Amino acid sequence: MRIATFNINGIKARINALSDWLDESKPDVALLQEIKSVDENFPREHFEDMGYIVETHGQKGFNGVAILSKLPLEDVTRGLPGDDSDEQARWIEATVMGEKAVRVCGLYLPNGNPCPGPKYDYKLAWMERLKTRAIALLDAEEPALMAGDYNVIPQDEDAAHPEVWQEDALARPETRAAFREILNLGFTEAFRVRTQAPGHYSFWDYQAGAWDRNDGIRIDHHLLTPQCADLLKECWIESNVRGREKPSDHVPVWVELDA
DNA sequence: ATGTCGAATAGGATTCGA
Repeated sequence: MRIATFNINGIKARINALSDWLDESKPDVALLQEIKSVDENFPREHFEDMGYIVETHGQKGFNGVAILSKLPLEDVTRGLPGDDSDEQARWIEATVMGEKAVRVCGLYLPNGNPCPGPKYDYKLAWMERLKTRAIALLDAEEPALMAGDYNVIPQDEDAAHPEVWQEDALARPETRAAFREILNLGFTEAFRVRTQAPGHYSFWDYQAGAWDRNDGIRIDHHLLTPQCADLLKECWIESNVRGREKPSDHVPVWVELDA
């Protein structure tokens, strides 16, 4: 089973690039972030015609997550538990029925800038709720994965110019500590256990020629429960996607599971 | 920090979010 997480930065603007990528790279499951669309306007039938089951959790204008899957999905749920007043669409879960069942959670963690401020407070509160959900996933003792745009640069080696990000919501000590707290519950960060070298990124800003200068950051991650980590075969970043026509500012990050 | 992009509103340029 091959699962990719991909922040597409708007389904309307990305429908051609996303379709070409699906045709070429053929994920079994694609976890999408920033669909920037309400559910009714997501081009569901277009992707169903390509052989995918489509589950969305959208909102008007911003955010929004979705799952495209060639394998059957069960028990789809929407929204991160823990705050009924939170109207931002940033979380979707489903159980993928491959050779083995895998619970997948697609997430779009708040950016948090400017920081300090209410947006940063919301980010940290959201990460606290994420931790609670993560504990429940661990307690289930089943293969599960939380993947998406974490908006977290875990360590200095995950940025081309870490000094620029020191005070940014993506890299502040409080952000990194909250991310580590979740990891240290017992999750495996799939890319980092396979590749220790610096210089691997998943996002390059549209501004200032960041892609051409390889001025990137690694903020899209797969966190695996122990039962899922036991199934991990490979993890890689499909960075060449950033150089295509009308690209997203993020690229797909993949795991292959023995499932 | 900012050499950009996407969406909403409004029916073109401006604002927000990233």
